Amino acid sequence: MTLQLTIDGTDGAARAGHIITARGAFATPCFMPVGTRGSVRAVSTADLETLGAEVMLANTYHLMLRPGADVLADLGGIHGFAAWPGHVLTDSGGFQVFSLSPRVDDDGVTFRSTYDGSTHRLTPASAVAAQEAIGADIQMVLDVCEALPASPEVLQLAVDRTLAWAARARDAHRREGQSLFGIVQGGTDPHLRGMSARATVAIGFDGYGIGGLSVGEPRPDMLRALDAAVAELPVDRPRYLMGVGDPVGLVEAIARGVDMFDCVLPTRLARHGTVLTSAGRLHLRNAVHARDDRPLDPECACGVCARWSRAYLRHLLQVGEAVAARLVTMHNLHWVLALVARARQAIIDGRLTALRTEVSAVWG
RNA sequence: GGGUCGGUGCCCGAGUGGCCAAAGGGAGCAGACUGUAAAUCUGCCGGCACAGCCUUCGGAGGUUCAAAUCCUCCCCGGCCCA
Repeated sequence: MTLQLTIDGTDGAARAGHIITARGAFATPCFMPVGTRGSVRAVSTADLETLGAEVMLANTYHLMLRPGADVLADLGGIHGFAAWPGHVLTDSGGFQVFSLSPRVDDDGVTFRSTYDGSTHRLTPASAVAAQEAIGADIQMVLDVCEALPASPEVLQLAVDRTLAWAARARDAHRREGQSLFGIVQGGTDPHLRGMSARATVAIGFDGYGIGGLSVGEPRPDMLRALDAAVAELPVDRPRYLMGVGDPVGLVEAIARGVDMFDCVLPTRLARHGTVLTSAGRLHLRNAVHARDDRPLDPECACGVCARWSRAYLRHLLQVGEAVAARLVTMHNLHWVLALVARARQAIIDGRLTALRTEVSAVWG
């Protein structure tokens, strides 16, 4: 195993710890901002460092098309290329199975490039090879992620293919210093989730992703499926709930023993003018903020809140200034990272229940 | 002074007898967004006692069953000629 999980404290099923890789260590639970194409939209890797993010997500599908995995390999991998000293986790392209509806067969996926329409093939082995070339610290197995609701047959097929592909990815994985995570599928069916988790663990990975959730299902269904999956996962391996990043989802999943998260929500909301605050969502474009001299969130310690007013940031947003996206993105990322950091501390202090109550009161 | 083209809802702009409260875009207003085809998408956007009625297409008259659309005069703007 090229990756270790150390536990610093627990509170119920929740755990706070560190993940140690060949690159170094990062604290968990953690939120990983999504830098699909090698950068989190609207902010630089320097900004990300300022924010204290320890892991950046990147996307295999997008990077293999532009600029090409081989380009990254030649230029020092994603770390050298993006001048990013932190960790990088790459998604395999499995989410694009969900979002781009490509042709899927038993051996892999055939995509049309969203950039120029050309045809590209991704298999479990080629996804591993691409992620090795990209230089990810943590790779994800190519999986089949279906939109919910889906029929039992569709979900079963997704689980079966994901498992078969996981085994092939495991065999293809060679490089030292790069970890590989399997992915649990199974929709909202607890039995299927449990079965998928057991079989994935049987193959054996450095950590386990839980995918195919937060794709349209009600939260109780998601949490039930999550419970069923986590119950089958080894305690000494990281658990990564893929694609969840709303405050309630984060805290509830952390309470159930999840260690890692990624989500485009905070950054996308920021670009669209929705601000995360201690009082809930704030629609910065709304006219009521036009003369509001207060910071985005009076309780926030970020550099944006320390300096600029709602009125000013709203104005920049309304007239389409590019910095508006950057500043609001930085605030939202800071806010989510701070929430997860609070959860981590709450676990160590044994006060996670109070935090869950607080978050659900504002966001539930 | 003569000629000519034009003046449309907050702005730009289509429409040139009825299907026009008037296309489309912008702005404005509200909402959505969860391993990023998202600086995107959706809804509202003259007024009201709202399946109807009222006011509106530079102004005033007129033709017509019916006018933003046709006619007359006037006002204003662009261009050309003096």
